[in-house]
Amino acid sequence: MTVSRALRSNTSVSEATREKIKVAADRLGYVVDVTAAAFSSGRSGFVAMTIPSISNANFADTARGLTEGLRESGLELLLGYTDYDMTEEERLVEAFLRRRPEAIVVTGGAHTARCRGLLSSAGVPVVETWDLPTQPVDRVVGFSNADAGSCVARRFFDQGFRRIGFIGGDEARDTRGADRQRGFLQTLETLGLPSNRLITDAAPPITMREGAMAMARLLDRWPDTQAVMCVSDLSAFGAMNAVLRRGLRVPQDIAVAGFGMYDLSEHALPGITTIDAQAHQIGKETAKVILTALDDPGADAVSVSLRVGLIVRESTVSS
Amino acid sequence: MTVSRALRSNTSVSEATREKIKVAADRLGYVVDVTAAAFSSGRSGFVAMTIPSISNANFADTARGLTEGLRESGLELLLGYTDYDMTEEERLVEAFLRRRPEAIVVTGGAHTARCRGLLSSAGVPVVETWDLPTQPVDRVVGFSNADAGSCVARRFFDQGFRRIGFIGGDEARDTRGADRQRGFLQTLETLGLPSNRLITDAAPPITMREGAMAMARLLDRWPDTQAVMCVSDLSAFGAMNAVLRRGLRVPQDIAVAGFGMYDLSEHALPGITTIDAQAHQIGKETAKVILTALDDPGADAVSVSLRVGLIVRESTVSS
DNA sequence: CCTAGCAATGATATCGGTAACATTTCCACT
DNA sequence: AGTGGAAATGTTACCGATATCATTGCTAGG
Repeated sequence: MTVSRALRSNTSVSEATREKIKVAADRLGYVVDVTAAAFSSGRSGFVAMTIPSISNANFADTARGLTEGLRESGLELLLGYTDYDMTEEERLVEAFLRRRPEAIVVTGGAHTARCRGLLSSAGVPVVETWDLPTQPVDRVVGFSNADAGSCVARRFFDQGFRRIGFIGGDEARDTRGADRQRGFLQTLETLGLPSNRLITDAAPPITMREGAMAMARLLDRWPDTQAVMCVSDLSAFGAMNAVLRRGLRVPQDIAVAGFGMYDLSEHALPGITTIDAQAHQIGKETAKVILTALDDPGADAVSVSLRVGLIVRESTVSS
Repeated sequence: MTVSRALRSNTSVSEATREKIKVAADRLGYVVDVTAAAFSSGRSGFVAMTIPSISNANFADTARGLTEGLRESGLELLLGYTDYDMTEEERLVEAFLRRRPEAIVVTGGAHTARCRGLLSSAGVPVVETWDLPTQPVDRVVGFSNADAGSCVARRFFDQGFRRIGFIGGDEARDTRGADRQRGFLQTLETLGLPSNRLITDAAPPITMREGAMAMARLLDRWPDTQAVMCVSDLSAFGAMNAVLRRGLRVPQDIAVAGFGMYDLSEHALPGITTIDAQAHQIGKETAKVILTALDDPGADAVSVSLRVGLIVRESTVSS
């Protein structure tokens, strides 16, 4: 028992004894079996997180922020990716719960009914991120995707654009992208503009290829389009290059905006106007929310709502 | 005991009983406690993997391939990020080993002495990836980074370039990048060309920003450079755009090549010549190697050596 | 009808820690 | 020296599955 206490530190063991134990452990090559410790204490020592895609820099940033935020408390992050598929998310959540995570983090507020049930009866803090669900399961750390779309639409309007389009993906799968689209289109309507220039039928993830193809179709159908928002920077990059390959100029002939503040949009030529969703900050805040919840299980569930920022670059403003 | 058997399937339980048990489990909301199962059986059910960076699409692809390859056998992947730091890798490996993984996958063949020790005495299959270490710890699934560099150098030479540079990072941290550089420079020397046009002092990861800054310095110092290989596609993209921003043309004034076959390099304008390192395939093969090793612990350690492919695009060939 | 032999099911010990409580040691202060 | 009280250490039961061996059920073939 003293050994157990000594190696977990901070409990009452005299320094002399602790030192002796550590030396002996080193000599014997003894390492604590976390499996047994987890079983015995009922604390697994990790947090589970599902994200839509492993190769999406935005979610990667959030995961990094979360890892960093959890590090000092000794919690590790177990990552799973859903491929933008709610059924897969359900499968993952179930697999995670078997491992008795200390907390579980999911992306967005849309889940299968069964998955909602699993989450709400999990008995551990649940954090939904990257969104502000109207009916959250438990905790939330996110931002309004609708605001993000709205923000770009207003900016386009203020710059004098009137024939405006949107490139996105299948609404059923990427609900956050769909929210951005909704906010964007509603704002166009509020401003008295038509909101029918949409290319949104591909399955997420909407990457460079889909962006390029969608822009080609959009230009074929509505050649007089002045400005287009894309659901992500990746698709914006693909779309922008599709414009450039046609010999058109960005932004003089068509302005393009994205979402997510990828490195790419900063370094592209021209630089791409985008929305900073504070991906890394979401991870950091999620870590705080989890640690607070674990610290005081009785506390009320808090929600953190972050504000998105518009980053204006050359792709929408001719210098 | 029958319940335990029934829920793990494939052991001898009558179908009728199994069905009854499953129904009862569903009704009661019973889910197996993997923590207890892991403790009891000594099998944790996951494979641990360290990669240098979470937001690197190459390693993400490998992780995805590995996840997919392990899925059907019920093994999950626990990922950790070393941030290109061997000390951090050592810390991670130690933390992973406490959790008794079924196998452990690391990136590259360079580790701290203590980390090598931990790995070789871990008692589980170890796979080093993305490299072909001369003294592997155990199994290897990789390719020759030197060949990748060499391949691009030869191509540059064949196209008639003679004043050739390389943009990379600190050799101590990204040893795979350093291998590519070595292969590249050695080939230049073999071909009788100078190999001194290097900008390689930034700390990994070498991304777009570092690529752009390095290219600016390279052009200042050696304005007559004809072709440059960058240690990754990201840096190649940054470097290429730095060239374009100066009003120079790619490839007519300067040819640029990268590494990694990112989506980016396909969709960039011009498209970027790159090396296909088969990141996803590495993951798939690693899964096979692990499953084989677990299946027959007595079998000899095998190594899988993949061949890299050169993808030629507009950034090195004027059409 | 009996029994060999296998399939299906059951009983028990066990994995290696930790929680909870019990006991001992140590020190300050009267 | 005696004593209260906290710090340090010790004892025991237990977490929930699985390994192993024991038992029961079932079927085929003589």
